[in-house]
Amino acid sequence: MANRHTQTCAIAAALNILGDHWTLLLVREAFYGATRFGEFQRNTGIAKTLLSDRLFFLEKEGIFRKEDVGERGTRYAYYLTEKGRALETVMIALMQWSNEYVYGRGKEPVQLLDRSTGKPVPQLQLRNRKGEALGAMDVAFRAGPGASKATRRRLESIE
Amino acid sequence: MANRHTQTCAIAAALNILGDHWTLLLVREAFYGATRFGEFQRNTGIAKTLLSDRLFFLEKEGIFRKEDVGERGTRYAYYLTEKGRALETVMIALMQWSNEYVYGRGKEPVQLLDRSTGKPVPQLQLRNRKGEALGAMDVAFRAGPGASKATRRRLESIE
DNA sequence: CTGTATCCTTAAAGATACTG
DNA sequence: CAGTATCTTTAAGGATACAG
Repeated sequence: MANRHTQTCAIAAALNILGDHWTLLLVREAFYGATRFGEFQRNTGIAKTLLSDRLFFLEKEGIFRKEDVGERGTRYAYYLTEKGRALETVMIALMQWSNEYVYGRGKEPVQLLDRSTGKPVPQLQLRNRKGEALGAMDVAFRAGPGASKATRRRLESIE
Repeated sequence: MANRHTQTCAIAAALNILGDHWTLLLVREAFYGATRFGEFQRNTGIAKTLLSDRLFFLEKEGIFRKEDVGERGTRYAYYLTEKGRALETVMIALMQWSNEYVYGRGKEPVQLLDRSTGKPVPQLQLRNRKGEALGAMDVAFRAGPGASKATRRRLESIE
């Protein structure tokens, strides 16, 4: 990234944390079970300097938690925090979109299965409180308590 | 991005399309209703050269569709395609994560409301075929038909 | 194994000016 | 309004060597 986004916007804020070349791949690895520096490096191909940077940053952001596993503090493990695990919906949404629209049916690199039944996990679906599916046009975006003037103006101009 | 990712991976493939500084902000604008070059520019602050590049690329990728709206092909509108609209779950997942973990309750810049009832949209939730909620550890990642040898090996080593 | 310190190269971001 | 052409700057990515 050249600069950070300065807009008061949930997407922009998320991009400031997750929106670089490698971060989501590191999060993916963590979901796959990686915990060690070397695992992250081998499984993604990221340079060591970058990996060091990213892990430090992501720990600072509260997405990873670093834990000693060696005798003299020479071995470490990185675990997702609750904030990190909460990225599951983001990960799954990206995987499902990519499987369906980039690779296409029958060419998915990774399938998502319900561990207890072995059956595919259905597409993520936005639902209302009654459990009814919501379509793209059923969702309204309204300025929240933390909205800036610009955001408020932007959202009120929608329709 | 310096390079494209070369791994056979749904996340990596998605990042090759969406993973730059601006793209998801442009998609956000489209969901908010923007269709014109100038709207995208003003509402995001992106440079015109970049915007031109991105719109061209995203049209090539089948996420936006460009349509003439002027008399002599001098005015255009950009609409999300089905592939683009399918990014809704990605967008919503990012917004909900950011609202909850970056801004925090009561400080959300944007609220998501069910248009027909005006009530907040519940968190996206992964469910199995019976509609039961799935937790982070209930999902298994298995190599699919399009998996590379490396992916297959990686996934089989998980547990 | 888990990093840090340097250095170098590339390309992404963006300002400015111009066009139909 | 909707771009394109150029040029400059900056920073991100990554190779290499070294260290506890």
